[in-house]
Amino acid sequence: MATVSTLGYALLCVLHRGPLTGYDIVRRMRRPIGYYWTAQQSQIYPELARLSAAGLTEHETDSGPGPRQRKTHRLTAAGREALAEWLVRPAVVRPPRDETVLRTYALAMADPAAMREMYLAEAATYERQLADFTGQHAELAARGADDPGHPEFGAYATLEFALLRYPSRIQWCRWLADRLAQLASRNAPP
Amino acid sequence: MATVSTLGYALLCVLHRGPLTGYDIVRRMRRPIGYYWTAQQSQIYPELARLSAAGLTEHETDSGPGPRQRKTHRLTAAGREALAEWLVRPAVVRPPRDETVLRTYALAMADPAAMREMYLAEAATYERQLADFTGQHAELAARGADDPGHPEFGAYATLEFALLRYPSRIQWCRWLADRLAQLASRNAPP
DNA sequence: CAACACATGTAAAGCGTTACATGATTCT
DNA sequence: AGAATCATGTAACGCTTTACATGTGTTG
Repeated sequence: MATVSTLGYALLCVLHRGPLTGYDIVRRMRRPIGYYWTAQQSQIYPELARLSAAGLTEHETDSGPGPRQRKTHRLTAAGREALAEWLVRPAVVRPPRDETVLRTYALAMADPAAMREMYLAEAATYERQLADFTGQHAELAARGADDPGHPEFGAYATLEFALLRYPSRIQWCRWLADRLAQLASRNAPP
Repeated sequence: MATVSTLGYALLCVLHRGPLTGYDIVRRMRRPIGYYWTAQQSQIYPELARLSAAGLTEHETDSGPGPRQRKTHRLTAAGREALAEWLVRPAVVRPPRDETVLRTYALAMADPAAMREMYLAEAATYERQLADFTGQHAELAARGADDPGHPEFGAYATLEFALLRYPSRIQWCRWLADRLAQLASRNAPP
């Protein structure tokens, strides 16, 4: 049996609520899944073919618009089983890659005032995203997705995570901006 | 002028406090830099050659142990300049990849009791790491690195970030474990 | 004398991004 | 008539991981 990549499991996750076309999946990989896993269209189509070959998904074809046939993909029983088994396996921890924190390590080499602006700009960006998350979270809660038995509880729980994570990131950016202001005023007193 | 990859800048960051051999850099890419950026040895040696070709680093060679000569790398003036310029550029936001949050999206397909164990195991792992970070953070603070003017303030600030981020992750894992316990008891009442 | 730390490199394969390619239907 | 949306794929390139390859000096 062919081993399934994490991307493959990501597609099984996207399909867990019901059948979708490849094009639908490309869009669903944005919100909220795109907040913690992304894939380009050019990765998705070949992976769907691999899942199908492994018997984890199947598809109906019908003649949609355009030069090729439209395919509607759905999980097979084997696909649901593989997904259920993967979900409870201990997660493989991947090395995190965070450019901003990397920069912070060498912050002593930067101009304090310019570096301060960088952190403030980032805080503003995260603030805007947080507002978006808050809205989505409230929408799901209004639909009853805050109940663990609700089919959308999973999506709700991922947003709950974002609502915990983003404020601490913003707080950290502002803390650093404060420290850098302190440093700048110390180096160039009035 | 050749463009420098993020890996290249990561190596410039590692070298910002002083000269190191490739082997030293491999080790420094673990703690604390490895918490937000990693690279394998097989990536590091070719990248050092590229940086050297671009004039951003230079090296002295001496005959160390083993079949090849040991090289001690250091930043050039151009390297320091390139690093300083990069540090204040707005960071390229990379798509985050978090397997655990991805799994959470499809949590409805999993066995609640087994899924609960997965979250508790993860919380325990993060708890252990947090204890390690707390120790390193305290050590740096004792050396005065909590002052923005201290040369190790950058390393201190990255640990400060971990100390904000990890508790919220642990809290979220425990919250999910609680919800899943609720669900399991509801589906199988006494 | 065996294991480990020091030290530098190459090769192959997989993963991910950007760009290319095609064409029908629907909306403005 | 032109733009946007629906729809599926391929090609080329770059980044990352895993594995291979070599050999000395130090410590138990």
